[in-house]
Amino acid sequence: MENSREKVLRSGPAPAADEGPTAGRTPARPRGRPRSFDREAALEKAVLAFWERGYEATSVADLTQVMGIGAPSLYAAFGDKRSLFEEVVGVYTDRYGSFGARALAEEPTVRGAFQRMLREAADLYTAPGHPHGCLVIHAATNCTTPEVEESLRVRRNEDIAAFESRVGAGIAAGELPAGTDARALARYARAIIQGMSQQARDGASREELAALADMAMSIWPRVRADRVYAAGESSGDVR
Amino acid sequence: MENSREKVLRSGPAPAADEGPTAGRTPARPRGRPRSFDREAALEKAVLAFWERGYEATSVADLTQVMGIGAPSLYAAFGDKRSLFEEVVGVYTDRYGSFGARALAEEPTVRGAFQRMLREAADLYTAPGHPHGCLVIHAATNCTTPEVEESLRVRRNEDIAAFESRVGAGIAAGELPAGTDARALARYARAIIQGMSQQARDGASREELAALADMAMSIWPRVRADRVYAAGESSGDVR
DNA sequence: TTTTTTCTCTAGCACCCGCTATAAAATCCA
DNA sequence: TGGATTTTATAGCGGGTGCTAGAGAAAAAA
Repeated sequence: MENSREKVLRSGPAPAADEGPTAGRTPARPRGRPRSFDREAALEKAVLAFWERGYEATSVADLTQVMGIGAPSLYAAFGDKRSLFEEVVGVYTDRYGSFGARALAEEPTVRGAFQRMLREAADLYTAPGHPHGCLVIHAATNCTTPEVEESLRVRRNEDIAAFESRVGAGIAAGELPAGTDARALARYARAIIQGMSQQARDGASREELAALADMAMSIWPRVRADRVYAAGESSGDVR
Repeated sequence: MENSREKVLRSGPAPAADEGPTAGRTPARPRGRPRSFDREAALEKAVLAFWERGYEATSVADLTQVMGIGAPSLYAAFGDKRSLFEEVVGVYTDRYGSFGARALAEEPTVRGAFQRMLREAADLYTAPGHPHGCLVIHAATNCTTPEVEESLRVRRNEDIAAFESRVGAGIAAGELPAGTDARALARYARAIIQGMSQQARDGASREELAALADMAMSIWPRVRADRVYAAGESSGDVR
């Protein structure tokens, strides 16, 4: 009687399946009454709601309202509130929260990677059309469900580890002095992002966050390689 | 019937009054049955509870348990949950959260002030005996009561303004270059503190936060005056 | 002692929470 | 058409929320 809702929770809208397990001619439309709402559109609404108010403060009644569906439909399509939130975190990460990983992977220099990351954070955290700040940083604070709070905490600490790994690669590549404290530099960059997210929630503008980011980057050691890839940036307002 | 609980909520424990308004010999002990608990001790317990779990996630049942009193006693002594929280924020600020203002007021140089502030933040945010991180930063996030969330937001933005004011004074005193962006530098320092608080909540150690703080201070411009007052500090791990 | 004042305890209010039983509606297959 | 299957809307469950009425208990005042 506990996990009687294991129905695979198929993801696409009903008439859009590609091919069924049986080799019939019909495009394998599901058997019963089709779903009357767009699952992905409803999920996107849930992303915005959780992003805005966090996990606990967003009630199921709030969710059914913004998603435009009834509670039984929500539970049939997404499981309980917690698994909906986990799916929301995945969608958020894919659609909004991956700018950091992309910068780390795509930029050829450590400095360029973090410079781009901070500037894109200033853009995303103050962009119109969605809540300000970062869902991963804020949506599960002060949470009475410890597992939910812990899941985002794990993600945040994984981010710091990824920062440290990239800094270490930069040291190995000779972009940073051999004595550089990769751990501290990773925590430093992460602190800047966390502070930017908080200040975005508190009303800071894109320009204010961009100035903050530039100032934070002025700590970064400059070596020859930076001149090649990052020639056009300003060096901050101090000094 | 709305505000029938305007009883002045006297603060001291019952038998400790100093002198009454009437010039009688007796030490002006209050009339009825004396309170059976120490109001300040109970308030300190409430500080720790709100600090740990935040405003919403701390229920009145939680409060009555850790404070060791019944709900009617709590409401008689502190008003409703929201006014108790406001009093808690005041106690927190006085007892724990004033290290920043003290550093700004007492240190002779801007650089010394922020250096001390960040180092003391690393200590406080990871100290044993109380929750990690900063109550003002975390206790009212994702709050369904907008006034509570707003009250701490105002405090945070006032802190940024105080930072900016101190930086401006440093510029005027010639400690910082005339072209320094005081607003951005204030937001930068505040972001470091917010990031340190978040990472303390996520499990960072005092040493990790101290290394983060030292790295953050390596951005700070050095001028002649710094040598006088802050001669013994390390200059960070990078470069 | 008696009265007055105040606090404490028990119990419970109205409301909101996450979640679901039930039955009607909408589709497919035979 | 007639099941079979799945989703939908209505309604409501048990439990937790902030908060309080009412009665009794402990002190000072008369």
